[in-house]
Amino acid sequence: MPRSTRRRPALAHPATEEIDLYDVLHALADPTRMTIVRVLRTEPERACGTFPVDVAPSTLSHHFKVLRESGVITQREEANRRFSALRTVDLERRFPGLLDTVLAALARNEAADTA
Amino acid sequence: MPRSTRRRPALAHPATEEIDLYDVLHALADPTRMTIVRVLRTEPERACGTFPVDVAPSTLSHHFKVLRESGVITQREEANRRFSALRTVDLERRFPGLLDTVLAALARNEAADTA
DNA sequence: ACGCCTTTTCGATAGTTGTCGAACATCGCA
DNA sequence: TGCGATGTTCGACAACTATCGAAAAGGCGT
Repeated sequence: MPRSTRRRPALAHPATEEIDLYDVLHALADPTRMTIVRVLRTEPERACGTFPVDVAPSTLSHHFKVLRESGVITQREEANRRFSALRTVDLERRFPGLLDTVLAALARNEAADTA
Repeated sequence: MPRSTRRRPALAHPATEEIDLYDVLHALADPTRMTIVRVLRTEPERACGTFPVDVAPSTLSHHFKVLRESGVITQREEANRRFSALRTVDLERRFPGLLDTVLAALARNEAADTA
């Protein structure tokens, strides 16, 4: 019998209808977390430690928790890795167009920074 | 000679190109400020003290400052009143669709709260 | 069984934020 | 000139946040 499969406490994820706008806006109002979201936009999922952010592992863990509890990402455990994925479908159903618009705005924001 | 007209220090407003996405998201990630924005969406401008928010005057002043310095609203002085207006045109030019999308999301958010 | 890798949790800390009350500034008006 | 109305500024304060390092938990490979 495989001893893995559901041992650690289940990860908390809000249901789609429970995703709160203020939580989402707050989650996105941070450069480190926004970087995570931007990367996740281009890939279906990715392990936590592989993101191009320059913070301590414990800090990164904190940001993933904020993103997960706000409903922006899902996290799935596999072995000793934790994979994250954007909840694009859920977010689109809950707040249509929000993610796309914010990411487009992010591109504008960064274009201006380097101009 | 009218003794009014530009006596107090000019109010700080970021230029359109200087509006920062993180500042905007942070400004919108607060229910009191979001209420102000929602009301301002339906009227060209409005005096500070006339908003349906239940906080102390000093707190309200603080929120207006956050909204103004983030580039979400403009403030104009007239006599001893201060009128606020949404920077809809500037915001649309800087981050197309952002304000509309967030306000639509707000409607969804509140609809769910009361459901 | 042991060590390594990945990630979380804990404790601490410095900085930010929302809130208030009191005091101050400005203007219009009597 | 003084009063009242409108807002702001100034402390102060409690709550929250981003950050870190150290320690621990869980899984894999040798």
